[in-house]
Amino acid sequence: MFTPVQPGDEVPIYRQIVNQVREGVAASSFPPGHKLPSHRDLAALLAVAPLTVKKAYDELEAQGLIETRRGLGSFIRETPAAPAPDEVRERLARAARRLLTEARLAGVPLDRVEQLLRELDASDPS
Amino acid sequence: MFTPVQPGDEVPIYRQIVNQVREGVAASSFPPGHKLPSHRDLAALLAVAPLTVKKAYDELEAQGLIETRRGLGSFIRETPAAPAPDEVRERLARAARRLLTEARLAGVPLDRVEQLLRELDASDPS
Amino acid sequence: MFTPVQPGDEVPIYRQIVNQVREGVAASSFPPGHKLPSHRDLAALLAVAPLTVKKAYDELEAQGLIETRRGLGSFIRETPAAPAPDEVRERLARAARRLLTEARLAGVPLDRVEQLLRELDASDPS
Amino acid sequence: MFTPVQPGDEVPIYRQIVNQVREGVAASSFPPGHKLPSHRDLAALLAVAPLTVKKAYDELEAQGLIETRRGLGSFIRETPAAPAPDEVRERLARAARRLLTEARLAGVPLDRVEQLLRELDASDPS
DNA sequence: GTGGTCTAGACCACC
DNA sequence: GTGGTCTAGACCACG
Repeated sequence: MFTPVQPGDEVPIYRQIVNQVREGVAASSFPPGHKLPSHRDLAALLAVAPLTVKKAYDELEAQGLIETRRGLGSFIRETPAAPAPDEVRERLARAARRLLTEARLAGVPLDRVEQLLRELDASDPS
Repeated sequence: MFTPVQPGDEVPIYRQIVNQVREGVAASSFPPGHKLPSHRDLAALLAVAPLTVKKAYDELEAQGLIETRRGLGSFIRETPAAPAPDEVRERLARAARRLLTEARLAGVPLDRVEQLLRELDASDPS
Repeated sequence: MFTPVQPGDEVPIYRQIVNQVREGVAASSFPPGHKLPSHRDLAALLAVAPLTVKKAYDELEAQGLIETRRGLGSFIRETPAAPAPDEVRERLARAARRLLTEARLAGVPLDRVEQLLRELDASDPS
Repeated sequence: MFTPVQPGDEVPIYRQIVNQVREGVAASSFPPGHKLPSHRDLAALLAVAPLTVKKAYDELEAQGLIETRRGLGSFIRETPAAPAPDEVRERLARAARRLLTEARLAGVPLDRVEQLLRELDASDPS
């Protein structure tokens, strides 16, 4: 479920964890109600400091993707708290612009990019 | 050509500048041979410290997108130094995965995403 | 481990530091995994500005010799990132040509040069 | 006789020219008494500013390798002015240390390095 | 005029 | 405590 984090990477460890959960939710690998490992367990699994995982869970909770219940653990929200529509559109647009830039610099035509997207979409359990 | 930077943003100023140049090159707003403003001038234009712009130019040079010649200035490379193919593929794949995740979380279907990409591609002078 | 830098020298301070680390790694004085002093500490030790040491560390990281982890410090890489073979050969060839030129201008015969190399090789903890 | 200079290189153009002359003298391609092109001609040949070549010639004269006679041109000195023996030894030692470091980092054994040196020595008209 | 280096200090993010 | 970023200014080297 979780893949190793890269300590030397530019994106901080706690955000790598946030991203993994976001992707898991998007791909339905983490369905609503799914119980995440305790931050201590996940810390042991990923060989990072518990505080680092805690910070990731805190951010996920702030984003409305997970819910932490004292004494029980953290769970994927049944109904993810809807973020501001503006923010959603902004995130999407930024990711799209970014992909377009990378594709152009790499000399990859747009239909190749769309093909790549469809392949990724198919390969992931969506 | 250059749009204002956001000092408080999560992504550091120097990298915002890097991204603007990368996008400019990708969209051909900055054609090969194009002379960038001196780092001092751009610093004045964006109201940041000269060193901040210089750091951005340093990174662009390390990426092989621009060439800096002492006493002359910085220029978009005629033939961008080809980065390792692995890295290119990795950058593309990461950007694609990211877009896919954002789209899924936003509940936007894949064809809507492709439509968005095509619109962005058409609107930019490519 | 570190020897004083020369502020007035033609080769910039940050590069003198880069060279010291490169030589340390080559001579195995800095084995893989070895932790370098924090850039602040080394700056204090060498009596230079912290940013100067940081710039040296940045370049070493770009060269793939060290790895920097936020909050932890900088370490000699276990497996130094292999640079492009072309670049390696170029570095070697340039250094060899340079030595040959200096030797000829000094009127030192080739076997004397080779003897000097072997002495240096023996004296260093390699 | 002269090979193109690289404007984008880290080592300044005027020093690239200095090095070319030093190597030429060391390899006897430029024998004593040999007339160098006028700094204007060489500037045209290398496509650089005359001032840049002038600066190179100035440094070569300061090093005692060439002699400039008003109205006649610049010539390789018959008897190169002997620099301080200390400086010579220092230049040699530095070049040797540098080569040793590069070889170790490249994983090239010492006898391979000596072989490379002998090949370079043989290939150059010495 | 242009880039290259360096300083002394500040504030923030991360672990 | 560690690295990451930024500032405002200085001085030098290069073309």
